Amino acid sequence: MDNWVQRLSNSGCRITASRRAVVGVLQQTEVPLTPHEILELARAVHPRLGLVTVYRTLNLIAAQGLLRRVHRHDGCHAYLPASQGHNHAVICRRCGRAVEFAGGDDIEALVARVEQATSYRIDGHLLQLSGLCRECIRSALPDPSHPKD
Amino acid sequence: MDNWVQRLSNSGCRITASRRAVVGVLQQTEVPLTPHEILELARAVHPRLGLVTVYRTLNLIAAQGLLRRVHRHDGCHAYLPASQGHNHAVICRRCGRAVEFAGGDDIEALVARVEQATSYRIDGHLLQLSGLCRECIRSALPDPSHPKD
DNA sequence: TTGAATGCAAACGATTTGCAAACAC
DNA sequence: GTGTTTGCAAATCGTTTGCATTCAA
Repeated sequence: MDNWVQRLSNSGCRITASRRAVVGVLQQTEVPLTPHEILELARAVHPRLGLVTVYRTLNLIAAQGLLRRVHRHDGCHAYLPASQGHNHAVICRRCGRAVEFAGGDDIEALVARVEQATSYRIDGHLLQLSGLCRECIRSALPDPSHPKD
Repeated sequence: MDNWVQRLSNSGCRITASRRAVVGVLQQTEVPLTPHEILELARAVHPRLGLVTVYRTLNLIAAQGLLRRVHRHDGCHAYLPASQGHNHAVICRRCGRAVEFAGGDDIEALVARVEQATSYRIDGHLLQLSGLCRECIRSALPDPSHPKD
């Protein structure tokens, strides 16, 4: 539950109300949040919080490898809790909900093909998928089993 | 040669010295360029050029589908000529040289796997590879045929 | 000639830095 | 108590907008 706070503490950080508030918001979200959004949400629990502290806390958490930064459609940077071993995110274009997925053989196949085709040696990639999550597919589509809806 | 200029002209744009300068720089580059870099290079041929016009011309060119925007390691946005049908870029981490490659079956396999695993319907992706180009691999490595170098 | 394009200055949004006050340890 | 952290104000960076001037057609 508080293992993010634990890790911060173990790495020599002081545990302040501001940090608890930011960490609390980020641990729980399913939707990537911008620093401003994190500020608003975290102020519900710690009203004195400032935007600068959000940025600084984001850096701390990121240094622990707990954070994933994603590019939103509106061009903003937003942040998600990074689950260990899952390296990429799919983001719902409608509700924003994000899920992570692991790299697999298909990515290796892609890299091998591109290395072959370009003579580059590839050692990194930026990959992010987008689409509709199951709930948004449901609510966007008329129900096919009731054609007279 | 001047087919970018042609296309701009055909789509109703006036062909000015500023636009020629920006288009000229972009048509030729192998390395993704930031707006500032484009400005500096284009000023060699048209010194009165302003940064604002670079941005506006980038938008014009992008509207013709001639431009690819990439994310550089330093976080900057940079631009490349987009070759038709090639949808993604590999960028050399050392010299910056970029090459495009086409999507293939491996990307479709990846999308299919992630749709299966997450129940999302996927309809878009952000993909960019990085590594070393052939020349940079050569110059970074000691030559293995002369072990006494 | 005339509307489109330019480029400067200024506005803007995201992020970082300087610094005195507040706080965890 | 002491050194870390905070939060404000201000600086910075990339990008966009207002507007009078310049220019392609």
